[in-house]
Amino acid sequence: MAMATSKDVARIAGVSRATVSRALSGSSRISGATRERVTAAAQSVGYEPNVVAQSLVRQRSHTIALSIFSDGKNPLLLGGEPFYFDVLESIQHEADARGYDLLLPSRIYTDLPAYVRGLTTRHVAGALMVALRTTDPRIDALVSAAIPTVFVDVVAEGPQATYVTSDNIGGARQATDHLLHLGHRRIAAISGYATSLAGTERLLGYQQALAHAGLAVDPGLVRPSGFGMEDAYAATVTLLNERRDVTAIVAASDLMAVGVLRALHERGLRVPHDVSLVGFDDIDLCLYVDPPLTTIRQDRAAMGRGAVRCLIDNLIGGVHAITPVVVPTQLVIRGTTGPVT
Amino acid sequence: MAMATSKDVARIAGVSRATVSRALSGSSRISGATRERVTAAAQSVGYEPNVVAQSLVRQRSHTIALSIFSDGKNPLLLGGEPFYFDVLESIQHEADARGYDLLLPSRIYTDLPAYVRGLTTRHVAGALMVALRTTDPRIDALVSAAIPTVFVDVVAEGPQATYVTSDNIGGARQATDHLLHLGHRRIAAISGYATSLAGTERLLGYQQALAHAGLAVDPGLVRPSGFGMEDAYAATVTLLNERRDVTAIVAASDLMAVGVLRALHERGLRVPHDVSLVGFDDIDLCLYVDPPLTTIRQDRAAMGRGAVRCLIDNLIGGVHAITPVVVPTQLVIRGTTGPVT
DNA sequence: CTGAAAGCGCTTACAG
DNA sequence: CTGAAAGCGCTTACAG
Repeated sequence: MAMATSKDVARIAGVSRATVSRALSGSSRISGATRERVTAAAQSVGYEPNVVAQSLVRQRSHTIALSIFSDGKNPLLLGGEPFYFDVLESIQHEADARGYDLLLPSRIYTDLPAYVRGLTTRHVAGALMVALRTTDPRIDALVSAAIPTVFVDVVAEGPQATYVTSDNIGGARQATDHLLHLGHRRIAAISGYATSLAGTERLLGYQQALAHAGLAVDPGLVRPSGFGMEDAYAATVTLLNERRDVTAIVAASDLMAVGVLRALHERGLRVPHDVSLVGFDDIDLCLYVDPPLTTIRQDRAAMGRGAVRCLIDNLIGGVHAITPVVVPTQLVIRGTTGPVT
Repeated sequence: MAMATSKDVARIAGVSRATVSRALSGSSRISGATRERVTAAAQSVGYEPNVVAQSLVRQRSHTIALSIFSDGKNPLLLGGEPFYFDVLESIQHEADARGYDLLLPSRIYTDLPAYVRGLTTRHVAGALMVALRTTDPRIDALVSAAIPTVFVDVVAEGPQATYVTSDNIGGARQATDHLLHLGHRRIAAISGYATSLAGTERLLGYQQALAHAGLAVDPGLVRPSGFGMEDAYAATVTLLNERRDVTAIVAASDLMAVGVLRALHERGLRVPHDVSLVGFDDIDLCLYVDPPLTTIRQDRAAMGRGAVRCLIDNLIGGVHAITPVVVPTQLVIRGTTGPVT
């Protein structure tokens, strides 16, 4: 009943344990006949190398630590939507396909040295970090530690660390270009705060698109706001009080777009007839508002997949010149955008 | 830079490695002075026992394998709601608090013997299994394997295996009792199919409540249906065509209740004035329908917590007479129930 | 191509 | 209470 060990296999195949190891790990030079004999013996007793022992002797495992940093309840939902959950699912799927276990280490929320030691002592091959907060002491700890790390949606780089993110700039440009093509010229931006990466980058994309179209940015049309639905609602109310000439709005997120939509409706403005609107993220909620929201889709599956591949192939694989993974976005045209009238 | 080992600590403290191990693991009898000396030495070099080595020698780790079985995309959402995600979050939180790592093993979706061997070779202390399907060969494999296992929402028991589930019967009884107290007598049940545990148990609770109130179950008021929104919609349409005397309906899930609600609205029936309605689960959607849905709340956090505690304290802890964990439900009264008129 | 030996870092009977 | 020794199951230079 006890698990078969390499000793058992060696005995059956009539070879040494060293040979068993070589035959099964594949690489080393070994005679075809011996390999077959060992393989058959292994199969006959259902032998599978002890992962823990391998880990100890190799000083490294086929395990990736997954850390999720955030406060608040249900940190992985973005505006009530399981946004990061999709990313995680993709991470799990890709790790599985590559033969890597995923480890959610416990007791890592104490002191920093212990955090890093905890990862080291577990012999993880690398770490994946999904952080909803952009500042966390563990981010720096991980960057300076000699552990291959990929951050998701956190801009952090080091000799063994890089990150994956959506192409926020390109996405915002797609949104703005779409409106420009529809003939809009006075396009307002309900932008996130400049302190967040997404906020900054998306505003930048908006500005770039206008500049590329030969338009100056009208400061009165740029409205920073929090990322909440209510924040965007309030910002839109103010905007509409001050400016009646707006024909289109880009919001920094779908959730914010829902707030914008409500402000427009309350004002009696029809969407998209009077005002066009574009969101960002493509969360499920887009389908449930009326009209369904035109938005910029973040490819969550590609983010998760990209994070794992970058970690395994580049960082763990020892590739030089590691660059961040920037995942392209996609314009999804639904009901909130139309030609200027 | 290399991690300090017990050898380093032993040298600094002037003792043997055996003593270091004893001093740090706490339990063994050791002199206070030695313990202090060892602790200080350990602290000075930032020593932390190598988890992998411990795992190898103890033939067991502080790790719980977490398996999630399902097909379909986003298996952990229940009707578009991150139902199981909440459960997982609670599992993670509790495991962390207890000092257990969580492991999502890779390559476990192949053959059964390899699946079990994979867990054994990783020296996991136990396994937690969230299965959205009630039949899966791995369920049986895990039950018969000598690995402590707790299933979530799957009724499976063995010498080292048990499960956690909501009190479906009690919950359905709460729902029905609530309507009875409001004076309803002709209460219909849009029940899930009898092939699912939730469907069966919830129907049973409904029947028990009626029986307890001295009422016979009217077969014409019991409508089995699929668990989808559309299924429940269709079943309700049929029900209303055949029976005009219904004053209240219990649905086997919130998602189904939304379908019921639509059928009622289309029929021109006002809720709760003409017909009262109770759901089951308490997913977020309850708040977004009009009127907000009265329902039976499943305590997702308690389910996750209960699963981890049962696994660690009972199964791993070697307690005899393991019993399933049945988590109480709670009636949440919102806008869809009122007195019979 | 193959084996004997050492070692990964720890714990645990066994003596004392 | 403490240490020397053996061993968890594997891999990997080192010889041959």
